[in-house]
Amino acid sequence: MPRKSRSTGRITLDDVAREAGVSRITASRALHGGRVVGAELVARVQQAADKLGYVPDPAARALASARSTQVPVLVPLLSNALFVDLLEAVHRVLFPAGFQPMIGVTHYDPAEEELLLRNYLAHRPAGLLVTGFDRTEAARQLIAQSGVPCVYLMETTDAPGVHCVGFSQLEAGAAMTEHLLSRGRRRIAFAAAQLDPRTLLRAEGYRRTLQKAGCYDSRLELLCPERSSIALGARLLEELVSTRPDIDAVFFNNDDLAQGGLLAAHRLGIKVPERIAIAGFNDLAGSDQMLPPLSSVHTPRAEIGDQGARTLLQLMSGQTPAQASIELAFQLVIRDSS
Amino acid sequence: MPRKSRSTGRITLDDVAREAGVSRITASRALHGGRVVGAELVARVQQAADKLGYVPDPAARALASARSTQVPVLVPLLSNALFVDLLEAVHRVLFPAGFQPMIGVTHYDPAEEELLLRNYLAHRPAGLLVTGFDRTEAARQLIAQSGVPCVYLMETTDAPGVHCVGFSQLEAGAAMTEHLLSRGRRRIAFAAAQLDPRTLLRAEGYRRTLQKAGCYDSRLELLCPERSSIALGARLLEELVSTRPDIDAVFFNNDDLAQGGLLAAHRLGIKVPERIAIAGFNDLAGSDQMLPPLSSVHTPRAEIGDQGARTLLQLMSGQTPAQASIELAFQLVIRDSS
DNA sequence: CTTGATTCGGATAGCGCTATCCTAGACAAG
DNA sequence: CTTGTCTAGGATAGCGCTATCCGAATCAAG
Repeated sequence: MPRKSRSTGRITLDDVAREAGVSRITASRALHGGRVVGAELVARVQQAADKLGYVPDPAARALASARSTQVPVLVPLLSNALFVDLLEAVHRVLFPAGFQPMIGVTHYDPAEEELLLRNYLAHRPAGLLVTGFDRTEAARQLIAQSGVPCVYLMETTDAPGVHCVGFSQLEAGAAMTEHLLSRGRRRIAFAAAQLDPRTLLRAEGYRRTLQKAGCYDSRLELLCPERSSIALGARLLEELVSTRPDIDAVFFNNDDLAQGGLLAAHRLGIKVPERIAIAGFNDLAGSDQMLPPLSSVHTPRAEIGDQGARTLLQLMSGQTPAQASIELAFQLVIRDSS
Repeated sequence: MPRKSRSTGRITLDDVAREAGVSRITASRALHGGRVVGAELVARVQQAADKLGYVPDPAARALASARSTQVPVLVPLLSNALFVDLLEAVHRVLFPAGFQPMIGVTHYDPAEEELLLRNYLAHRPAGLLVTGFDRTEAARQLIAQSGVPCVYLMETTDAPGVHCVGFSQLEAGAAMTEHLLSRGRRRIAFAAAQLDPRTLLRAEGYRRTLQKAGCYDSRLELLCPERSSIALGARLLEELVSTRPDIDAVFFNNDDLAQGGLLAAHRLGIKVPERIAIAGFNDLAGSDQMLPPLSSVHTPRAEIGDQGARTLLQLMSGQTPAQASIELAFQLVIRDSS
């Protein structure tokens, strides 16, 4: 039975039900389709809802059904365009499907991620998208115990029951290193910031490739825990040319570093690529405009966001995706800097 | 009376109350302080909550109190570092105060903003942060009728009852133009993309300043509705030097455009600042690393986020902020490109 | 015509909290 | 001692939905 209207101003499902001449629960089912309702009734309820301008209350739905439509998406940073592209793609899939992506920024800090997770999971989210596998044990357990469907982005694993979409960071690092070798470079430096697990995988790809070619020199590896930036890239290049004057290439771990390195080379009068080849990673905006245009690795972040969100949609609707782990292709973009 | 535990696995306020030996409502008040509770009881409830690992259910709170702890923050883009800085500052204020900022991206589209607003307002948010004043009439009414405290960011107005934090876009545009005049430039072009209201205000500042100096030439104004980017800046500079070869300065509306313009000037062999002075806007990352380092206007986006969030905190707690409209200072950052 | 399966609408009972009203006790003023 | 005014706890009643169980109606199979 519809209960007495308490006139809080808000239009409730009871109002719609009364208008359509059905019970509240039938109106609920007609609008959100939990169960089959006769076509004529559906139309009548729909019409009543439109007429009254009914907007369902997400809090009430979450409370009654123990599940909201929110989907936390945890990324390390917004200042790397990489993750902005990822988020845009996620939004384009989830929002039209009726879910609210909630952006959470972890600043590459597992403790901060755990705190965010604790907060977001209290909201009974419908699903969860997180970056990579590097997190606290407590965070891992929070995810597992919550029972919320979760898709891991950027990296892949074969661990059973883990749904992930990413690309091989190691192979991407190796591919660019091989390219530099193929251009005749032998003293290839590697400059990285941030030192998150994905950066370290790329470093490992670089290392193995040079070891195989017999060119590896650990003194050419510059791993710097600071935040990645154009200014840092400039500093790293200056440091490299002053301490290791015989290098003939620098592979920067992210395009902002590489852009800074390129600008520093200009300032120092170092010819690129004649004396030093420069390569970046991620193929960010502006790299094609540099002087000379910057060689880089184009990473499939938009596809990762897209496929990750689609996989999550399947999980949230109770389906089992065809594959648990989706590995996408990166692309070497060779321009004039190498 | 505490009701019978239904063992859904979740630890509820009833469990805490039972553990502490008080009623549910007293536990609620002890934890969230709606009313005064004896110090000893507060401690006992706190302890019980900690022991059981109690996490309040935001959906239930929202339903019962008709107000959640979510605060939608609507920004046009994430690909402009400006808004990322703003969001970081907002987060740093709101999150520790117990509120969840929810990032919404409007893509400079009033219709999209209205849709997001409709969605977010259904969640009974505690407050609202939006960018600028340019929105649909329906969106305006949604905000007004919701009764949710709202602070407007980036621009200011004297309209009564409107709380806003920003800086004078018009004066900022004028200040940089005056700087270029003071350097002896007379054929100063203005190149802008996106053409949102704030861009147009800056254009107006440029226009008025040149008119006052008797140097205004409408053919030097290049307003382009496309999205701002380094590549577009390069194109705009090329277009300017080919169609208006007598220009001696270009004022770009955003630093990404200016960076692109600077790179294009390099490619074309145009000396900066000797033949053409170049200036940007917003002082984004990397501008200080350009060749030559780029003159720009440093905009107080972090302060805007900070003060905007603080103002909202006051409004949400029922206080009236000292001033409805807060105008912050921008800063001319003159480097070698002008 | 019975039986069982299937369909589709409704009544009931909460989800986990807080708003609101109520009451018992303490204490100052009359 | 009465009265009024506080104070700090509790009981009650929902917030607006959906899960769950029920029952009437329909229909194919025996």
